Amino acid sequence: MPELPEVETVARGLRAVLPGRRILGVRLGKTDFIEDARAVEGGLPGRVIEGVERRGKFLILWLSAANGATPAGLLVHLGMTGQLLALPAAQPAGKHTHVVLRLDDGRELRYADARRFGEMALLERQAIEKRLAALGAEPLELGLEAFCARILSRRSRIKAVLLDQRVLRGIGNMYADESLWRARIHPARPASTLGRKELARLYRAIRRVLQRAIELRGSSISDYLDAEGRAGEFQRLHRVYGRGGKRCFRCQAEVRRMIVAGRSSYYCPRCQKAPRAARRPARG
DNA sequence: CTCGATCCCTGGACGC
DNA sequence: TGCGTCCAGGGATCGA
Repeated sequence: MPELPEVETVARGLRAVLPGRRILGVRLGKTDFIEDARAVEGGLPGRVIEGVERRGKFLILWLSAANGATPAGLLVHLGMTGQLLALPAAQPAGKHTHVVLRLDDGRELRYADARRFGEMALLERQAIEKRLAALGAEPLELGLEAFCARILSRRSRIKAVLLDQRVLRGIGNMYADESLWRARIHPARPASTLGRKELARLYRAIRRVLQRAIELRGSSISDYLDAEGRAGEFQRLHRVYGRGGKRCFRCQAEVRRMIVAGRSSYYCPRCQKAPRAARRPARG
């Protein structure tokens, strides 16, 4: 699933080829994930892509003014199975390709998304800023002090806090579990009960996990591919995510799964001690 | 504020 | 081999 490292990898790949390219034409397939498909279809041709930005799990293609229109951005969220590919037009498009932007260098920018949980919208700059205003801090641009303050200000469970894009932007289910395992913190721990040492461990774990995942170009489980259609490699370094019933890499205990914040959460019951309320009541 | 439930959607896993 | 069922999850939304 595309989370911060995957979206960052896509952004870097797009940044290598898109800036300066003019959009010549638009072809649309299914459009139920596009906010205003007519605006995308009519508003993109003639525009020049000036830059590619990532904010949390969102991608923004910044576009020049065109046809008397104001500068704008194409806001894209990959959802769970979205792919944004910049490939030679001659290369066959994959299944579920729903948006194709024909570019002036013989490439096409293609959006494919099997489940169509993604989003796309062509918006003016101000509208994009407004749309993204509620997003929290970039995890890799945040100092330890600010991180602690943000986490401690929440009363929900730490896993829910990590998934909350208003607190930190870009962390999803995979990297939340991986970070918590590395920090040896149970996903159901109330965030406000975390001690100084635990917060510091979590801060470092998140940074390490995200940075290493970016280096390995993301985790390719599910449909994730980068902008050139290549898989990532970080899934090889996953320590708990998706490993229910297998042995903990640190202590050999059996990795468990529980639902926290409505999401599957994998953790080691020995390394990541449960808070009182989440423990099974003692017998007798 | 925070929770859980529900919905969107399709492919893959699994049971028979 | 095929069919039905369940599950995966990011985010919006709604009611408690």
